[in-house]
Formats: sequence, C-alpha cells, structure tokens
Amino acid sequence: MNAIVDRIKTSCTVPNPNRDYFGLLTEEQQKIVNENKVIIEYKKGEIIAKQGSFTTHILNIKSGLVKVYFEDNHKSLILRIVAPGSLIGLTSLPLNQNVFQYTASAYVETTAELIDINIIRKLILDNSRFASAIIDFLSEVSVQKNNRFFCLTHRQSYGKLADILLCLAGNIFKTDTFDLALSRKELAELSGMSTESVIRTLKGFQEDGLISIQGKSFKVIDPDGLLKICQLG
Amino acid sequence: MNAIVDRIKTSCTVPNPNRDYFGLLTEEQQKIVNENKVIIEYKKGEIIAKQGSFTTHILNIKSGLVKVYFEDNHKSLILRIVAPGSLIGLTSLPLNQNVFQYTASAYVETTAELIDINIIRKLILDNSRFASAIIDFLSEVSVQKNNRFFCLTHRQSYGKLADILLCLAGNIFKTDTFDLALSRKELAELSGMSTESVIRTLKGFQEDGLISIQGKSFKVIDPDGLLKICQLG
DNA sequence: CGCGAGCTTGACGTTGTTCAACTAGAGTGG
DNA sequence: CCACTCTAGTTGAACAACGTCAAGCTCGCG
Repeated sequence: MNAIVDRIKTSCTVPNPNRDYFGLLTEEQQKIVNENKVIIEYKKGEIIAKQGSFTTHILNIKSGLVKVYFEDNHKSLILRIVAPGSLIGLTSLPLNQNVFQYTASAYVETTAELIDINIIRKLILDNSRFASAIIDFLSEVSVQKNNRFFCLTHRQSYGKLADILLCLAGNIFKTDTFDLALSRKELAELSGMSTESVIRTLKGFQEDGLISIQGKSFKVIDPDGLLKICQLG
Repeated sequence: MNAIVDRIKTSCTVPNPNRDYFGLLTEEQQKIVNENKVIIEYKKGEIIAKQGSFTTHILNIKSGLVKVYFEDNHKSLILRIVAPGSLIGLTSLPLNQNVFQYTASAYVETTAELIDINIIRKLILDNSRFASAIIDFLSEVSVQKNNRFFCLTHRQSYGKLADILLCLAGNIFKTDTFDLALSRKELAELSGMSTESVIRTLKGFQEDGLISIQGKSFKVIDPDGLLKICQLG
C-alpha cells in the first residue's frame, strides 16, 4: 500500500513523522515552551482556529484529525488534512500577516498544544536549527499543497476521488480497510465535487471492483487500479 | 487600481517589494554570497529550472518575468508568476527534497542571480534574522498560493479571468493599460481554461465595456466591474 | 413507531472543452 | 513584389462532464 502511495503525488497532506521540532530546542528553551503552552481538547466539528482572527498561538496537533480550509464568499476549499505531529498557524509568523489565513476545525475528537506565537518567533531567532526545521516544514507543506492543487485542477472526478481514497488509506489510516470518519459531503468538499458526484463515482469504483463499501466502512481492493485512474486523469 | 487589487485576494503572486533578504546579512556574509553567485541572462521561453533536477542553486530574480509551474502527465499548472525581488528554489532547502519541485521558465528576457544552495543553508543556520526573513517569504508565498488555489477551483471562467486581469494590471504591470507579454494560450494556462474559452470570455468583457483590447494591448476600463465578477464567482 | 439526517437515484441544464475550419499578420524565398 | 507558409487568434457546432434539483430511501434513535 505505501509503495503505491509513494508513487503518486497525493493530494492529502501528511506530516513527516520523523520530525520533532521541539526536540531541537535546548533544555532551557523547552522549559520556556512548556511553561507557556496549554493543551486543549476539541470535540468533533469544533473550530480550532478561525480565519481572520488574530493568531496568538501556534497549534501543535497531538491527536485526532483536523481539516484546514480557506473560506471566501460562502464557499470553502480544504487546503490540507492535518494529522498528529503537524503544526498549524505558521503562515501567521510574518508580523504583517498576523491573523489566521485559514480556518481549522476538528474532524474527530482532537487534542492540540497551543504555544504562544511570540515564543515561537523568539525561538526562531534564538535557535537556528529550530528555524531551519520550520523552514523545512513550510517547504514540505508547500510541495504537498502543490500536488493537491494540481490534482484538484487537472483531474476529473474519477481521478480526484481515486487520489483521495489512496491518500486516506495510505497516509491517514495506513491500512486498506478503514472506517471513514468523514461523511459523503465531507468527501465531496475534500475532492472539490458535489456530494452526488462523489456517490456516483464511488459506486463506479465499486462496480469496477476497485473498492468495496459498506456504509462508512471502506476497503481498497485494487490500489494499482486506483493509481492508474489517478494517472490517467 | 491598487485599492481595487488590495480588496481581492488575487491569484497572481507578487513579491513583497520592501524585503531585501540579503541586506540582513553581515558584511562578511554578503561577501561570501557575492563570491559564490553568478548572474545569468535568460531569453524568452528559456527554462530557468527544471522540475526533478537537483537544486544546486537558489535563484534570485533581478529583472524580467518568470512562470513557475508544476508538470505531470503532460499537463502543467502554473503555481505562481515571479516578478523581480522574489526567490525560486526555496522548497528544495530540506535535504530530503533537494530537487526542483517545479519548472521555472522565462516569459520575457530575464536576469537572475544564482546562489549556491549550501551557502543559503549555512546562512540560515548562521543568521537568524535571515532565517526569519526566509520563513516570512515562504509564508507569504503560501498564502498567495492558497488564494490562487481557491480562485482556480471555486470560480468559473468569468471569475477566474477577471481575477487574472486585475492581478496583471494591479500587481505585475501596475497600470490599467498594458501590452501583454503573454499569448492567449499562456493566459489560458494561467487561468486553467482552454484558449478558446479565454478568447470568448475576453470578448464578453469587452462587449460589457469592462475592458478594451487591441491585439496584445489591454486596457482595464471598469476595475470595479471586474472585481464584482471575481466576487460573484 | 415515527422522525430526521445522511445517503442515493434519476432527470435535466449549464459550463466549458474539443474539434474543425477560417482569418490575419509576420517572416521567407523566388 | 508577390505567393507561400507558419503561427496566433478567432468562430461555430457538437459533445461530455458535472452540478443542481427534486424525490425517494435507510437507518439510528427517541
């Protein structure tokens, strides 16, 4: 499964699990962070950060699953799915851009550390290895977003949805059988399609023997087939 | 004109003109950069960086106009338009991501400084204010890309093209009358439409008295009208 | 048992792409 | 100076992909 996922430039974002940003800090610095952070639990559906509001804290997702989306004119676009180990709010680090540039909400019950953004700003200036890790993080997110961007603009419904399914299986749930925490409507949002089209496309995949669905329970039967659909468009 | 442009989250990328990344370096560090850079001139259409090839240098665009695009399966997606003052190649800073993540080519005659990427990596570790400026740059590019992403996925042809026109007038050429260096085909690529649709949509704008066109010469007559079209979709 | 949210299906309309033909202008060689 | 050709731009018609709308279904829960 992972071999498949590695071959596509998939559209869902997933953090690099090997990266421990705060482990790069000195003991002293870690102490400062620990003294200036709080841990918050969010229930399913709750807003974690609201686009346009002042970014006073950076969020470090510890457990759960979060959607980060851009809102405008009553429409929304999911920018990335955030799994534990990833940070939210870094685009507010520039002082001239100090409000959340997107909204984040919890797909499922989620816990997050909130760390004062000014502490983060100071750590960037005080610890260059930490700064470098943040640069790496931003670069990786950027590249993953490019892939998602490409997928949503240059593929049609079958390709988009095949991509999302492979990504959910390979990157988020890391197994070919999973109970989807998302509704059809959320799947539609994620792939930039209408709910009805998602349903019809899923049905098509099922008829072609690529996946099997039982309500919210998904099973990827033919990942290579899905991959082929991704690549064709 | 700029008041209009500021009100929309436009899809074309433009660098923050007030930022001089290398001015943050010490004299010593600037000397190292100057000793390890070359200036290259590119002719119209030439490839400046090719997706997939090793990133040995970061590009600092000094003059001209560059398109940065993502290629896959014989399709391409323009990620951003790069004007002088902006950097290209920063997404290759992470060591596990050390190839160009996109292709860059010159729209018009362009000059660029090429600076060894390892020097940049070292400067990030040695000079935290430089590192912080790079973080700010990546954040700004990220936000602009989100806007472009939203525009291309959630607007239809009229909205997309109106956005591009306002952006070209307001951000790139900075005047409401300009000779477009781009062909209709390039305009189509930029807005994610077919060439024919671009032509038809431009014609529509002209009939509605929003713009006037004489071959490659464009004039924005009613920026508020274009803005309204952007916002409606 | 009945209600309601989420899911599913069918019919229909719109948007925008594709294909093919045609035009205009710029450059080239006889 | 005139064909010739090549490219970019333009137009029309046919078609396909999707979204929208409206109606019906299902399943969990009070």
